[in-house]
Amino acid sequence: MPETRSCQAHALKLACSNCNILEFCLPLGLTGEEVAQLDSLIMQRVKVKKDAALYRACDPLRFLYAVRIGFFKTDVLSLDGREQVTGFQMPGDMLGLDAVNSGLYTCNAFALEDSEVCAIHFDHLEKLAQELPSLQHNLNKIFSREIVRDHDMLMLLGNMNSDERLAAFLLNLSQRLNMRGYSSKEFVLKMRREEIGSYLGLRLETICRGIAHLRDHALVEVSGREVKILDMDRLKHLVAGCHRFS
Amino acid sequence: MPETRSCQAHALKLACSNCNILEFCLPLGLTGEEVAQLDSLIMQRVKVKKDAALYRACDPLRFLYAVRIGFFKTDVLSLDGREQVTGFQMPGDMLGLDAVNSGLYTCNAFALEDSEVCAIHFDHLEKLAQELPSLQHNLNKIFSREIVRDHDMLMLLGNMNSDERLAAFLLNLSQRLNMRGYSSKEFVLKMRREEIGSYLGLRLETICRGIAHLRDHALVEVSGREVKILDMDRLKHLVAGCHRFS
DNA sequence: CGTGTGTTTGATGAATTTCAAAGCAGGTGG
DNA sequence: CCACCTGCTTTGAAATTCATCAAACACACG
Repeated sequence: MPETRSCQAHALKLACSNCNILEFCLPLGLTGEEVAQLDSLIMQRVKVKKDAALYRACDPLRFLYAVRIGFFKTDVLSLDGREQVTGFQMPGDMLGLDAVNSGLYTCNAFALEDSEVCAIHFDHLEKLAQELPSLQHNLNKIFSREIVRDHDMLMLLGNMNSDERLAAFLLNLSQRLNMRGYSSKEFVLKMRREEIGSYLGLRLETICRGIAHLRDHALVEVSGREVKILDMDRLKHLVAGCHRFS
Repeated sequence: MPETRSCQAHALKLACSNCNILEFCLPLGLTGEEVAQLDSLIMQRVKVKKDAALYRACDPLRFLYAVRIGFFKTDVLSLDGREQVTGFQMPGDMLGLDAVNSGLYTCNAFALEDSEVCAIHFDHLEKLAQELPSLQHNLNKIFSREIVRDHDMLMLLGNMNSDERLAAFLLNLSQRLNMRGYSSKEFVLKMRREEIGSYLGLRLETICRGIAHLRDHALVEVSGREVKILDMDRLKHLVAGCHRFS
């Protein structure tokens, strides 16, 4: 049974080799025909240059996007122009889920480095999901995961001090990179301090000071955008509700 | 064409008269047979006493719930016991969407007054949605709307000061009550100051002071939990990025 | 009428923002 | 190849906002 599954997953992987959303959103147990359908759905690759917008708030929804290569941020602007970063997306993450409600994107999505996405025609996706229950179920789960992620952010913004927020942010990046096969201890930040600050509800200066604190306590080594995590356990301990350094 | 639709919607309304999720999540253009299916899906009514939990974090997902009567809050607890209220739900709002990802609820849901919900068996819902494209589409939209709502909260927590947050909170309640046919100018808060504070990332004392500020500027009249909005426009103006009272 | 829960207000202190200035790195043109 | 921008980061000092602590108050309920 597991044999069959992993075999089909493999076929799928080959068929969809231009897209790595596999491990995140693809159902298993499909026929070759179905795989072909799925493949055609996500065939469109799109390159996005650093600092270019993949889409902007109020653009009509046509595609959902799965990041293939690179790094994105999504943000919303308040009426008076203040930016709120709502997320950072790395390979395998989805973009555009917020647009399904109204049919218009509610965020701006920018590439933080030269990137590539799979464009998934949303109408086609819904049609196909109609025929593939497991695809539909996975789509539901992807939506739900996004909600859970946002709840985590509410907790962070509502209850954590600046150092805890920063530690939580670094740990989150670390884990997500790790899941994707990269080092969890050393990585490079693709965003500016100001964007981290916006995401965490803090000013950029506060981010700098937070980094200095973590460094002073030998939890991390940071130079510019290069991060090395020195003491994962104490970092986790800090986030887990301990307001002070241990 | 609109005739047919509204007629069917009406049939649906009758069929599902025990549940008012209609206007929020039901697709139009269904056959009588389909209406019957949908009706059976949401037939289960559940009463929840004030302060009782509808479900708790880590309970396995069996149902989504649509609030029929009453008022709920959802919250998550951090490891060290701090509460973060993630939302307040009134009639027509859905509960439990966060659980679809893992199959376990991630929040606690409490009734803030004697309430009643429609329990929607999630597995059945997915099955039925498989057969009714418009139901599936609506489900997707409901998920997406929740994400948009959360993004609004991120903006609020990340970029607004305490008075702006409070004003935004009151306006949000006002609008949602209005959409449901209640007064947008006068209403009763079902939650304590502490719960408002948790939701807005503030302490309860700060909520009190914020209310005093709004009162001083003749924007609202508040006594206990009774709220009367005196100047909707200036309240909106305050939220729209004007850091100070106008 | 007392008790408990929830609300309000004041005084103080801590955390974060703001303002300011200097440092650093990468890219460009002389 | 160097000097000079420009954008980003870092650090310091002052100002502000919000949290904390404390006490009084209001109201409902037994």
